[in-house]
Amino acid sequence: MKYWLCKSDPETYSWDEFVRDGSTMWDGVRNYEARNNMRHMKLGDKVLIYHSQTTRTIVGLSEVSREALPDPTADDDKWVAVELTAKRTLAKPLSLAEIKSIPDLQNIALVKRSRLSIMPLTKKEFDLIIELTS
DNA sequence: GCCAACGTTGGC
DNA sequence: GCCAACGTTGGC
Repeated sequence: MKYWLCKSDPETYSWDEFVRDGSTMWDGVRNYEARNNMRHMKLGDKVLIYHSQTTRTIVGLSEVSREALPDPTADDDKWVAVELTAKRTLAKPLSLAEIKSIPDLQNIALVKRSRLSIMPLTKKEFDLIIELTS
């Protein structure tokens, strides 16, 4: 099992909308590295959702419910989408400022590669985030 | 709102 | 194939 973190601008698609929808197609990704990460997502992988821009917090936990398929919003077949299913809202959202203050989380792409929208997490990082947000 | 980082495009 | 120009993202 692998672990991931996906960003969403809450003005475009918020965690609340995701919870209301239950499941959603994570589409519209037009970045090669993010796409390659999506291609590696397997059924049941855990995906943390981060709100970029205004709130800048990790807010929810979801799971991969459909593996990569051609992105229906793309006009060629090089882009992919996955389906994610919302699992639960984190009891204590974790802010970017807090993440930056935790030595064991300095290697995640959120800190150094702020423009990457879909990134892998190690099990250790994932477990720590779950612990800190419970 | 500004600006740094960085991915993409296009001229050569 | 290089690199300057440009556009976009996202933190602050």
